[in-house]
Amino acid sequence: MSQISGRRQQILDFINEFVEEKGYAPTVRDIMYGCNISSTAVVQHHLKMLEREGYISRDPEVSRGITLAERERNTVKVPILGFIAAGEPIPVPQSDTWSHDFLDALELSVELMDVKNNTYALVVKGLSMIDALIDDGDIVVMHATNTVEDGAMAAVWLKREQEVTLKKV
Amino acid sequence: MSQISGRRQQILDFINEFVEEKGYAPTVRDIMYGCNISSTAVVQHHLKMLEREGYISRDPEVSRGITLAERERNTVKVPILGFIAAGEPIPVPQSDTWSHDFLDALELSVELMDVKNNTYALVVKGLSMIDALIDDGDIVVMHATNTVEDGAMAAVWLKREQEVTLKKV
DNA sequence: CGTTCTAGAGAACATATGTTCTACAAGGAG
DNA sequence: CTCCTTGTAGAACATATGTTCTCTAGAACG
Repeated sequence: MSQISGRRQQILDFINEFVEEKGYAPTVRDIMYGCNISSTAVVQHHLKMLEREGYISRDPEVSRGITLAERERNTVKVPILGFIAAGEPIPVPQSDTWSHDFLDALELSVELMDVKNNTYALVVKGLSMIDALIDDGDIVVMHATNTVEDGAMAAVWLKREQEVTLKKV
Repeated sequence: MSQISGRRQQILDFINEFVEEKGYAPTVRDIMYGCNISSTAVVQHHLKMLEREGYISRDPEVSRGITLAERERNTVKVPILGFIAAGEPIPVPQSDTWSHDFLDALELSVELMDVKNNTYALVVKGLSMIDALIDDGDIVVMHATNTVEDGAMAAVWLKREQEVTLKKV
């Protein structure tokens, strides 16, 4: 979020605050008053642009039908793909596997940890990694590296900045 | 969620699914069609009851102004009240302190851990509890006991069922 | 200088959506 | 049996809200 004009950013921020505070999306007119714009058409125009650029999503003819794109939301759903055990090799997740084939999903705050779109989670099995402060039943959040070949992945403790590198696969 | 009639429960479930799927709340008529009711008045009536009983919240005259009560939502915000260190006594949180005076908030899934309304979180300081698998910087989720006098609190590891009892205060 | 693109205004229009009023039926209380 | 409460209908009404059309002002450009 950077290359958009001040107006766009202002509108985006306003929507964020509005949703956070009220629990539902603002109307075109809410945005109009909130951003000191004097015409709904202007808001429509910017919303169209924001949607085209993927920042938001709208359902036509639907009141308050604005939804923020995941990267603009303050929480993101991370799929829990499966289990991770001591000796077992972890199947490196393919992009194909994503968005389906997951047991459950975690909802993480973006503020606490930057969640990229290649983030997933695994449930730890066994005590083999207890020295790394990882116990049985824990959930680790993983960032898949771009270079899938080496298979080294950084496992981050849930809600923590501290990174632990697991040498697996 | 139990003592409400089938119709109420049905409507509540419908709203939940709708929000989950679309990202915004349904209209009175959405609910009407979704629950095979043939009059908006009926929906209005049930919504009024549901609001009175605290299951939902509505903003009058606002389209899609329904918001689910926290206990009906799948994620709950838990306030991070402060820090917890080795020898330091933890100020037992008073009900008064809640809803303000907190640093940040976690969003937890109800499915993963039953979050009551007397739940809060603390950031761990120091390594004094590392033998209990709690490291510096970790966040522990606490359930305040009803009997505040004894001050014994159950600290639950984030996202885990395993309970660790901290003898504090 | 004319053309083009983007930001902004203002107003009219169409419909999406909350609200309300009147009625009817079933069941429990008195 | 009548009264009262609760669940359900149907329809009319008011307004909240998305859409669109016409115009104006600058900036960028050839």
